[in-house]
Amino acid sequence: MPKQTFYNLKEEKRDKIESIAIKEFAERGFYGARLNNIVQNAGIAKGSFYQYFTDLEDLYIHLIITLHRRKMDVIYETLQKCKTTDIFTQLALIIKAAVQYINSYGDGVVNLLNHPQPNFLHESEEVRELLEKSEKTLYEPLIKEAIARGEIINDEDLAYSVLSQHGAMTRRYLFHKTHTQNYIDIYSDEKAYNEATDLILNFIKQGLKNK
Amino acid sequence: MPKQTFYNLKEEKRDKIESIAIKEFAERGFYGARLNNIVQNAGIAKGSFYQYFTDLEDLYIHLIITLHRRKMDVIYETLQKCKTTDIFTQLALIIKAAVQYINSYGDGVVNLLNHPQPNFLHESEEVRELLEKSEKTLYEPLIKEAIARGEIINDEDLAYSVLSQHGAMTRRYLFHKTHTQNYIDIYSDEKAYNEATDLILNFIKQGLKNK
Amino acid sequence: MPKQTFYNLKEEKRDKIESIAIKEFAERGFYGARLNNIVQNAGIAKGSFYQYFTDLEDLYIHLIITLHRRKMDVIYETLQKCKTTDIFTQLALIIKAAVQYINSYGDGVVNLLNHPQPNFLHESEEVRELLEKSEKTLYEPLIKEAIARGEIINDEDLAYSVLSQHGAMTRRYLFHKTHTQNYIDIYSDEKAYNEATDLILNFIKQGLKNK
Amino acid sequence: MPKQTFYNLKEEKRDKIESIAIKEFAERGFYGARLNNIVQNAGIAKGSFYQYFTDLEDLYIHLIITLHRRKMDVIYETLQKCKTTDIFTQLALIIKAAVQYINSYGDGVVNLLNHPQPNFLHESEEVRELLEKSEKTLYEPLIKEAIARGEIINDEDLAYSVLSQHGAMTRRYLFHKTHTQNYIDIYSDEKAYNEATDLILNFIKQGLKNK
DNA sequence: GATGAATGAGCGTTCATTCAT
DNA sequence: AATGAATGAACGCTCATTCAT
Repeated sequence: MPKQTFYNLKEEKRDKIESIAIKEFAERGFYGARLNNIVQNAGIAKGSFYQYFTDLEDLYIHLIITLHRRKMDVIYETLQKCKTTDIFTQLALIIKAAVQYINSYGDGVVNLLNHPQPNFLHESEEVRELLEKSEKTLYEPLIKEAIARGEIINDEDLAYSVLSQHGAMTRRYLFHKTHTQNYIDIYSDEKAYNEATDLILNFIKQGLKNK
Repeated sequence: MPKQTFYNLKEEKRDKIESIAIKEFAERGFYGARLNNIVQNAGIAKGSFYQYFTDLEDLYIHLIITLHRRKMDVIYETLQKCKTTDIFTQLALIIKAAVQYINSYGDGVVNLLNHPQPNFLHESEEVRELLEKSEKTLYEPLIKEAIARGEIINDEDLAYSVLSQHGAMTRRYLFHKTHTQNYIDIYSDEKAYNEATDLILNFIKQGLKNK
Repeated sequence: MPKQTFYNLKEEKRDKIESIAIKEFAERGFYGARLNNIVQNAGIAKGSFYQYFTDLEDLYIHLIITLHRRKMDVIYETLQKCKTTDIFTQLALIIKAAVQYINSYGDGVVNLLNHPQPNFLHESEEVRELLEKSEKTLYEPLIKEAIARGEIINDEDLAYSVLSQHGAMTRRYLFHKTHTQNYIDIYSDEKAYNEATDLILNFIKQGLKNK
Repeated sequence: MPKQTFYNLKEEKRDKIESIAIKEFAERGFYGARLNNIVQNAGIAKGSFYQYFTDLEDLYIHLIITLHRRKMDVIYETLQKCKTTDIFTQLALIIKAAVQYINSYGDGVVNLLNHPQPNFLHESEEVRELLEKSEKTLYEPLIKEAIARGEIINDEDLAYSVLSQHGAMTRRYLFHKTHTQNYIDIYSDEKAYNEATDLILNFIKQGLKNK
C-alpha cells in the first residue's frame, strides 16, 4: 500500500508516476522492470519513490488493485443501465465500456493485466480476493438470471467458462484477421473490436442456446 | 543452441537440467529466473552450465524450440491416424495426445509456453517460424477440409479463433468446476480433462454448425 | 569519460581514487588490475565506482589522458620560459620539470605510462591523438629550430630517435650505477637524476654535433 | 619448471606448444593470456597441459628463461668469432645475430621480452639472476676491454647505459622513419634494420669517443 | 518532503585447475 | 600419458534500497 505521502501529491504527479510505472511493467514484466526507468521517466528522485512506496512490489500491487477496481467500477456503472436486457446485450455493453476504459490508458493496461503475475501478488489476501473473485462476482449473477429467464442452457459452469473467455476469443479473431500480434492495434480500432465482439457473442449464443 | 557437451550427457542428467529449467522459467519468467536456482536444483556446478550452453538465452531458446517441436510431433503423429474423421473427432484426439505429452513434463510446460516471451526470442528466424506458424499450419488445413466437407460454417477466421481457444476454455471450465487455480491439478486428472474437452468441443460445434 | 558525479567529489577523495587506481594499474597492468583492489584500497563501495565511471576502461582512459595532459602542460609551461636557449638547455629544463611532476605522483605514473597499452586505448581517436602525437609535437619543432640554428646535425630522424630516448638512457644509467631496479628510488633522488640527465644530454650532444 | 613429461614429448610438439604460448603471451601479456587459447591453438587437451606444467606461471617462466638462454647462446657464439675486433664491430655483429634469432620466432619474442614482467617472475632467484645479470655479463667485459684498448672514454657506466639502449634507439629511429608502430615490420626488413643499427652505433661512437 | 550519492548483496559469466575415465 | 567434462572461486557489473544533506 502506498504511503500517505503518495496520496498527498498533486493528482497530476500521482497520475504521471502511475502511468509511467504501468508502461514499464507492461513492457518488461515485473522482474524485467527497472526502478531507474520509472523514476527517470516520471521525473522524480529515487529517494522520493521510497517516500511514496515501501518498494517496487508495493507499487506493483497498488497498480494491479487500482486498475482492477477502476475497471470493475466502470463495468458496474454500465451494468446499472441495462439490468433488464438479455445477457448477451448486457455483455456487449460491458465489453464496450471496458474497452473504452482500457483505451483511456493505452496499451499498457492490457499488457499489464494479461502478464502472468509474479508469485508475491497472490500472497496478498486482498489481491487474491480481488483478482480471483471479481470476475466470478460479476458473471455469476448475470448467468444465474439468464438461466432463470431461460435465455441459456442450465449449465452454469459451461456458461461461465465460455463467457469469461469472450475477450480472448475476440482478440484471437482480430489477430488472425488483421495479421497482427499487437494489442494496441486491435484495441484502438474500437469499431472493429465491437463488431468482432458481436460476432463472438453470437457464436457463444449458439453454443449456449436453450434447446 | 546447446553445445555438443550437453548432448553427450546421460539422458537422465539432460532431462533433469531441462525439467528444472522449465520449472524455473515457468514460475518466474525469463527475467525473473535465476541461474543459481537452476544449477542448484539440477545439482550441477555453475561452470558446468556454461559447458552446455553459451548463456541463459541459449538454454531458453533451446527449451522453447524443443518443447514446441515435441508437442507438434505428438500432434502430427496422432493426426496421421484419424485423417478421415470429422474435425471435432480429430481435435478431441489431438487434444488428448497433447495433454498426455504435457503431463509427461508436468505443469511447467503449460506455464512456460503461455508466458509472454522475451524479445530476443523473436529475433531468431527459426523460433519465429516455429512459434508463429505452427498453430496456423496445424489448424488451417483441418478447418478448410471441414468446411469443404460441410461440417462447419464457411467462416475460417471465426472457426480458427474459437477452435484455437478450446484449451483456454476447457481450463477455465475445470478451474471453475474444481475451485482450483492450479494447472497441475486439472491436467493430472486426464479423465476429467477429456470429458471437459468433449463438452467444450460440443459447445463449439453448436456455434459453428452449418445452418 | 568519468561521470559528473566523479567531478562533484571532494578533491581529496577524487585524488585518492586516482592515485590508488594508478598504483593498481601500474603494478599489474590493465588486465591484471582488479576492481576489488581499487575500491577496497580507495575505501569506496563497489557501487560507488559505477556512479563515477561507466567501467574499468573508462577509468583507465581517464587516467592515461589526464596524466598525459598534465605532463604536457608542465612541459609546455617550462618551455615558455626558455624559448631562446639552445636545445640541450631546453631539454634539461623540460626533463627536470617532468621529473618533478612525476615525483608528485610517485612511481606509479612512470610504470603506468610505460606499460604496453591495451588495445581499446587506441580505439579512441582522442587518446590516439594524444599519445601518438604529443611526443612528436613536442620534439619536432625543437629539433627543426636547433637544426636551423646550426646546433645539431641536419638529421631530424636521428635527432628525434636519440633525444626521445634520453629518459630511457638516463634511467638505465642510474639503475646501473645504483644497482637498483626500482623506478621510485632513482626518481626520488632528484639531484642525482638531474646530474645523470646532464651527462646523458652531453653524450647525445657529442653524437649530434654539427661537424 | 616444466615436468619431465614435457621433455619426453616429440620436439615438434614441444616447439608447437612453446611458439603458440609465446604468441599468446606476447599479444596479450601474462594476465591477458588465456590457457584456452594456448591449448586450442596448440592442439592439445587442457588436461595434458597440466601433465607438462604445474600451471601457467610455470610455462611463462620456462619461456622467459629459455628464450633468454637461446638468445645469449646465439650472441656468445657470434662473439667467439670476432674477439679481436673493436667494440662497435662486435656489437654490430651481435645485433645482427640477435635480430636473425628473433626473426626465427617472429614478432612474438620481441613483444614478450619487452612486456613489463609480472611480479612473480622476479620472485624466482633463477630468473632474477638470468634477466638482470645476463646483459651485464655480456656488456661489461666488452666495455672493459674497449676502454683498455682506448676505443672509448673511461666511463663504464655511461658506456653501458647507452650501448645497452642501442636496440631501443634503433627501433625508435625506424618507427619514426617508417611511420609504423609494429615491431614485426621493422624486424622483418633485416637490411634496413642493419643499416639503422650502423647509424645508431656510429652516433654512440661519437658520444663515447675518447678525447 | 526532496534529493541523488552511497551501498553491497547478488547477478551472469569466466577460467585456471582438478579429476574421472 | 591423454582427455575434456566438472568445478567453484573470483570476476566485473547491476540495481533496489538507504541515508546524509
